This record gives sequence, structure tokens and C-alpha cells, in this order.
Amino acid sequence: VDSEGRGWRSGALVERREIPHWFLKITDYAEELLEEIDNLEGWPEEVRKMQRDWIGRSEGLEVDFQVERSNEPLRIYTTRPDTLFGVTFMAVAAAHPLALESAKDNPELGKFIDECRRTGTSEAALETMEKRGMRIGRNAINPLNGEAVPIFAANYVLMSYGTGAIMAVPAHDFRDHEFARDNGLEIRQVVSPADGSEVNVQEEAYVSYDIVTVNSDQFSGLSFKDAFDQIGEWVEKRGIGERVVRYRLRDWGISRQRYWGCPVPIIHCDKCGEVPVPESDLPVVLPEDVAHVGHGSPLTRMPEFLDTTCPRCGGKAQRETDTLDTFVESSWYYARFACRDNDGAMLDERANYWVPVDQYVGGIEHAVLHLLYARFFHKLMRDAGLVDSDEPFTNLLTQGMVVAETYYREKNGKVTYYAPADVETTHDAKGKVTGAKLKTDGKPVEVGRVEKMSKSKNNGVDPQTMIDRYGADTVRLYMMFTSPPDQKLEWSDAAVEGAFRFLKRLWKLVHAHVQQKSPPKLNADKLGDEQRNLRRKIHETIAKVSDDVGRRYTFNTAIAAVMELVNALARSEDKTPTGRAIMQEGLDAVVLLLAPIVPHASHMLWRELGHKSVIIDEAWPVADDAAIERDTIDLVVQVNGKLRGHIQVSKSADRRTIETEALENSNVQRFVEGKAIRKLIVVPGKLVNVVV
RNA sequence: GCCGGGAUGGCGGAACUGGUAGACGCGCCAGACUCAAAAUCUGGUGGGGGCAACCUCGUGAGAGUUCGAGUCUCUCUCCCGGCACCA
Repeated sequence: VDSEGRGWRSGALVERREIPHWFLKITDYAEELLEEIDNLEGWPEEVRKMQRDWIGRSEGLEVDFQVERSNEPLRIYTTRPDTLFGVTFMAVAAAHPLALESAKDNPELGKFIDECRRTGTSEAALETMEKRGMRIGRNAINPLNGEAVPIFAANYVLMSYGTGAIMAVPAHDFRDHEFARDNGLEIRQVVSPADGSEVNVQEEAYVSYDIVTVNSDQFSGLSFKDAFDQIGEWVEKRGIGERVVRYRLRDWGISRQRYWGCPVPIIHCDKCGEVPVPESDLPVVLPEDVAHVGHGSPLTRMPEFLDTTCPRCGGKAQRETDTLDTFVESSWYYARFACRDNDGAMLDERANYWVPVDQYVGGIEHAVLHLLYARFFHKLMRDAGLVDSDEPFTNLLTQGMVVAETYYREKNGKVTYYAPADVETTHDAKGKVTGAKLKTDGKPVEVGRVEKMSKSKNNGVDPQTMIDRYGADTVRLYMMFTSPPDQKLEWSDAAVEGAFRFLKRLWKLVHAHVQQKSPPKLNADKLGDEQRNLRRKIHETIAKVSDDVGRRYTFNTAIAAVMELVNALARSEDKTPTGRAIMQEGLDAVVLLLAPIVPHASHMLWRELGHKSVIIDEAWPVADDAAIERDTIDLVVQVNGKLRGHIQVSKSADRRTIETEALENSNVQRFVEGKAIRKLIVVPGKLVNVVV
């Protein structure tokens, strides 16, 4: 709202009725949303941190300041009542009623308010712009010391947070400090470090909770907590304020002045007010013959949509043209999917049976908005009796995005991007990329940054092209192998080729094996050293892949481990019956471990390996602990923390034996010779460090 | 500006609880096979030194803690995500 009472949004004049006015009271659930973050153990810690911060619970004090020539006090909210004696000015949001009222007989202030309106309203825009303000021409009286301080309208005060008005303490707040210096206002120190050290608040604001109050009359010499409590009590006793808990979280404006979206099913009647569309008339369907021109929603210019009759009195009425924020629908689709054929209800028992979602996967960019709205909406549905659970998503995996290299040419300031598939790179003897040229004309192109795939950068890759060439298994294997799922995935056609090569190698290995006579049943008690080692590798791999897939979700390291096993199996030249039995065991394991990632190839190879069953019906393999057991362990020997040798000791070797072995190592002796051994550190199963 | 994340060979990444930095793959180099090429196979591949055994430097920059730091602490740089009407 500007100084003349007109409605504005993102710097553009809008109809007053276009100002969003449908809200969901998410703040009513702030406390529960905050507390329950502690229970979301299947969520990444960074998402939980971001949500806590977004909700932003704070304890503070609301205080009334009397305003000159006004009956209305100015109520402010502060989390630092201990600094109340340092207030040297006040600031209100440009759209604050006090600023608007003062602008009526102050055209210059009106102009300033209108300028503030144009700078945008996003938090990022407000925080980064130059802090500007203008005196509204009145003073406020500090109730604690009776001082009159000027009131400013300021562009950095948010109307939507707190009371839209702040007390300014330049000595102990960075933003107030910057503003006070720019406007030549007093900076008065009222708290000092608790440890008695000195600070210069004229230079820089001093902000800390570990303080003692000074220059604060009867409230001097107090800690933060004592000052908070005593000043809070003082204010409450006089009825000019109260201690309150506030949240940074704002209510959710679900109105959008857009065509695309679910219409808000409300009819505006001059007599009856806002009347819900009767259930029998739902859903309200968007008109499809729409001219998308000019500003705002085209619905507001369509009488055939707008004009209707009031369901209550039957008189002339108009439809609501606001549509719902898409976040509204994304807040409950996961439940609706379980009962999508039900036209009689929003959700039924089937939805309640399936939720909460065991494993939810989505981009990290949804950490606060979508994932907080969905949690809120789930609680609404719970309180409406639709579901029994408190939270929508038990486990959350936030995946990274797909990025790819960009190539371009610049001509007369105009940049043209070329698809990676149409470009050939050149490199030096070490493989470092030195340049790139377009395949069609052979002339050079610039190598740009690696960026999120987009049409404008022409760096998108259609997975279908790769699926056509290599098959879906290869493309899946590549995507799972290239990065862990929570990091970005850098697309590379050449690396897809690598995944294809691996599958071909495995295919050949299996076929070479099954062409021989089928192996006997494995007798694990009678193995040679080589055979035991290979068998250990098989079972170590089963154990590692089970952990990577089941606990860590690091599919890239799981696949790397399977590749290592395949390399080890391929190196084996043991053609004895026992050797072939181990090969069978190893290949069975490889195919079972890969089945979730390359289902088609695994299905075929499982049959080739002589099994009658279908692999999708098979159980996940279990590692044999006895096969993993070792008689000896390899230890690293360091001298002063630097690697100097390796020793092999019996797994039952005591500390004394290990120390002796370590010191006998010839390379270790070279570094120990002639020096006094000050300490011997033995880390069981890992290393020995000799400190000289 | 605030909140969250990240930086490791030519490249993607590994190192999970402070204990062998560079697993696995790509790329590159050399060799085998071939008339030749492709495909495939074998070997090599962080920088520097050394015939070699090995030595030395090295995980964005700088400091610190520790017997030992990619990993912990502090300061800083750059990049990415979010900041409520992009969805």
C-alpha cells in the first residue's frame, strides 16, 4: 500500500482486491513444526537446520512507546530488552500506518514511501539495498528513561515481521549502526562484555549475549537474562507491553493472481459477502479460451467466468479470480496418489494406510518451502481426521541437479550456445582440455562453465538418445555411478560409454564361465590361499554393497565395489572344480547386487548362470562372516606420522609382538636409527606410529 | 545481507569414527592383435628427484590443536542452493 492508499505488488500498481487475501494460518502450527524437527531422524541434518532457522523462534519483549501528537502508542518488538537504554531512534516500515498517516501533510515523506515501495519486497532485496530512511516529523518517548527520540520511516524494516516497527540501538545492532552513521545519529553504549574487556561501539556495533548492562539506571550491572527478566517485569507491571514468543515464519498467502492454478472456489456477493461454491458445483473449472495479454490474471477480464449468481441469495455475484499457489497441491499429492480414483472424498482409508511416505526424494531447493508446507498440510489433514500420522515423510533424500558443460561463440556481443553433442574437444598430452571446435564447421568454440541444464544454454541431454544407443540399464548404471545422489551430477557422454563397457565385460565373463562344465557344490573348508582370498573379496563386497545401498545411499561406491569384484574375478585363472565353484558364487553375487540398478541385464545373466528362478523374486545376498575372517592383518608403520613401511602380523598378535615387528622393518630402522624412541602408538587393526 | 552446502589428479569422484590421500570410472600415453582402422586385451598415469630401493612436496588460502589433519578449531577467498509471488 502506498502513501495514497493504492495497492502495489512487485513495483506494479494493482487493484486493491488483487492484493493477496487468502491465507493459511501456518503460524498456528509453528511450535509443533519446530518441535517435531527433532524427531525427523530420517532427514538430512542441513534441511532440519534450515527449517529451524526458517521458523525462527525468538523470545522477546513488546513495548509501547508513546508518540507525539498521537493517541496510539507505537508498539515495537525486541529480542534485546537489555539494550532499551541505548535507543537513539525508532524506525517503522514504509507501509506502517504511522508513516502513511504522517505522509498526509508531508509530501516529501509521501514521495519517499512511494520510492521504497518500488525496491521490491523480497527479503534478499531488502537486506542488500542501501539502508535509507526519512524522519516522519514526530518523536517517540522511551518509557524507561523518558527520552524523546526521532521516528524514521525506513526501507529496511519489514512490515510483515514483528509489529512493523523497531527500536534502534546503533551501539548493539549492525544495521542500526550503519543507519545511525549515515544519518549522524547518536551511538550510545549500554552493554559491555561480561569479561570486563573494552569495546569501541563508535567504530563497530558490539553484539553479544555474554554481557553486563551499563548506563541503564537501576537496570545497570545485570546479565542478559537478568536484564531481560527485570525489564520485562517492569514493563508488564505498568501495562505497556509483555514478554512474547515470536516466529520468523509468516502466514502462508495462498492467493495467486495467475491463470494457471486451481481456482479458489469462492463467490463474492454484495449482500452475503464471500460465499463458498456449493459442493455440487465443484470443481470450478478454468476457461480454456483465454487471451494471455497484459498484466495480471486474464480471468479478471472475462465476464463469462466472472459473472455468476450467489448460491445463498440468488442475486448477481462475481467469482473469485485468484488461483491457489501450486504449493497447496504439492502439499498433499503424495496422499492423494493412494486413492486417486475416489471422486467422493479428498482422501480415504487407503491414503491413511500408505502415509507417511517411507522414502521421499526431491531437490535440495525444496528444503524450506515445499517441505515445510507439506509438513504443515499433513498436520491440517490429521486434525481434520483424514490421516492418523503427524508427519508426511519418514525418510528424505535431497538429490542434486544434473549439470553439463556449455560451449558458445560470441559475435558482436551476441552469444550463441552449442550442444555438447555437436562439439569436439581438443586436449594436450595429459588429457587436459585445451579447446573445442564445432563438428559441423571444424572451427573453434569457447568452453564455458559447467551449468544446470537449460534450454538457454543449449546444454541439455535427452536421456532417450543414450537409451536408444546403449539401453536403459547402461544409462541407469552411469547415473548411479557418477556421483552420490545428494550431489550434482555432471553429465558426460564419454563416461556413459564406460558404463556400457563394464556391462559388456560382465556379460562376456558370465558367458565364458557357463560354457565350461557346471561347477560342483563349493566346499568352503578346503580352499587354497588364493581361493580363500577371492572368496573373501566376494563376501566383503556383499557386505559393503549392502551397507552402501541400505544405509548410506551411496550407490556410486556400491557400484565401484562391484566393479572391483568383477576385476578380481576376471583376473582369476583357477580352472579347478573348486575354482569354478568360487567363480559361480562370485558371479551370482555380482548379478544379485546389480539387479536393482541394471534389472534387465541381471535378469538375463541370472538365467544364464543356471538358475531356474526369476531374479526379481530372489532375496538380497547375505555375506558369510566366516569367509571374511582373516588369520593375519596388514598394519601400516609410521615414523613421526609419516608412512615408512608395512608389516603383516597374526590377528591374535599382542601389542609387544606388533611393536617388535614394526621396529624390525628395515625402512623403519633407517628413520629410527640413532634417535631416542619417545612414544609408540599402536592403533589396533590399523597402524603403528613410532615417535622419535 | 541472512540461512544451508561445497572446493581433493587432466575430468567425475573415493577416503564412513582423526590413522596408508587419490578406490572405481573417464580421459590420456605406450604395447598386443590388425594390411589399416574400430572394437578388444595388457601395462602406465598427482608434481619434483632417483638406475632402483626409495625420498620429497601435495586435498581452495593462511594460522592452530594432535604422535598423526582432506577430516577438528579459528580467519579468509571463491562457487552453488534458498530467502516466502519461479515452481
